[in-house]
Amino acid sequence: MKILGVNLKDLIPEKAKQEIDLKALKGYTVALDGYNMLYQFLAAIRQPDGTPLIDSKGNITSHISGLFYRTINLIEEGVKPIYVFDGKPPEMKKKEIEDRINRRQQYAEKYQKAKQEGKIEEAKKYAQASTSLSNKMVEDAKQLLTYMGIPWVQAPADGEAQAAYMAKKGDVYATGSQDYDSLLFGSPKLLRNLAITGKRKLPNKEEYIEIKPELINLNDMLKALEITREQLIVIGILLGTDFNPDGFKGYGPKTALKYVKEHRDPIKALSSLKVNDEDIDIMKIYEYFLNPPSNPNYKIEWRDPNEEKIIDMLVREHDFNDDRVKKALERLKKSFKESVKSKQARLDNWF
DNA sequence: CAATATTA
DNA sequence: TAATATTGG
Repeated sequence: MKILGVNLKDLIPEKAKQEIDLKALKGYTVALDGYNMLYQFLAAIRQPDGTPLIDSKGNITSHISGLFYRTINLIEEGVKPIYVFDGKPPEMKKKEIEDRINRRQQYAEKYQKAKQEGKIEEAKKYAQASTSLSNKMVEDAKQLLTYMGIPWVQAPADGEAQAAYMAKKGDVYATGSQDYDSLLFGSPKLLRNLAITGKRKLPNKEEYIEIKPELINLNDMLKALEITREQLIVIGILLGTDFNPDGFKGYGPKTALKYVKEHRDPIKALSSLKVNDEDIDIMKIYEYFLNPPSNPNYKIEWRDPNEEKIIDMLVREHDFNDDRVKKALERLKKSFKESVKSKQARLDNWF
């Protein structure tokens, strides 16, 4: 799965991350990046040749299937998910969004070609790379979550920024996404690998590795690297963000870290950089990560699942199997009572 | 990805 | 019963 935001992967010190069991999150509330989760479902839930799940009317349903079953499994493990959805992207993201659409279009063409030629594995690879979420799909997800009684929050802009805000405030234990942006936004804890579980095939090998949830602690990270969050944002800008996708030539994790340490003051570090593209304002990007738009007036409310509506949507509208859905609903109701609704749910504690 | 069916 | 393959929509 390609990382779309800032790629901090090689910068995270071993000390700041740990593999955890889903069970370790029992009782905790997490703010999940809705767009990121849906994207992963849509990319992953496909037939060997790349065809997604489709209902009799031709609507893609992979995202709904993934969201439905994965959310129930999380709740069954005692995790309390809240989904956060992106709002309007900032103007400076425009170029990256356009580029993404173009890239996906190219992959979509390659997908069709490979499929026609009967190259199954290649077709799937391109199908996944061409994955794009429509507004309709996001609306589907919001509707299903509402019926399921799972809270979701509309972010004014970046969903990861909103999730980070909620985590900083202490309303949620951690943010959940495959991307690292929420760390720049100041989320104290980031959970990765929450949408994907179990075994994953190693590229080009017939080997499978176990994917486990990964918890990254921002404070531990900053401490180990001996930098501040402000300096981390500068590193992000050097490596490349959604607002300056190419980053700065010659800067990888090592040199970027060295650079911010040498300059100490993040503002001075930024102003010493020469930007070739006049459309890119790195000081504005810095400000955006440091203080992004977020909505303080959200409410987190769990409701009893509306079985009728769920069956209506999944079975009648989208041809899901009646027995399967009902069986999953039973699990949802049962675990709802056990964890989500229990009054004495453990207090989220952090240190 | 997750649920179910098939097999060893 | 547990590991592996297939289907789901």
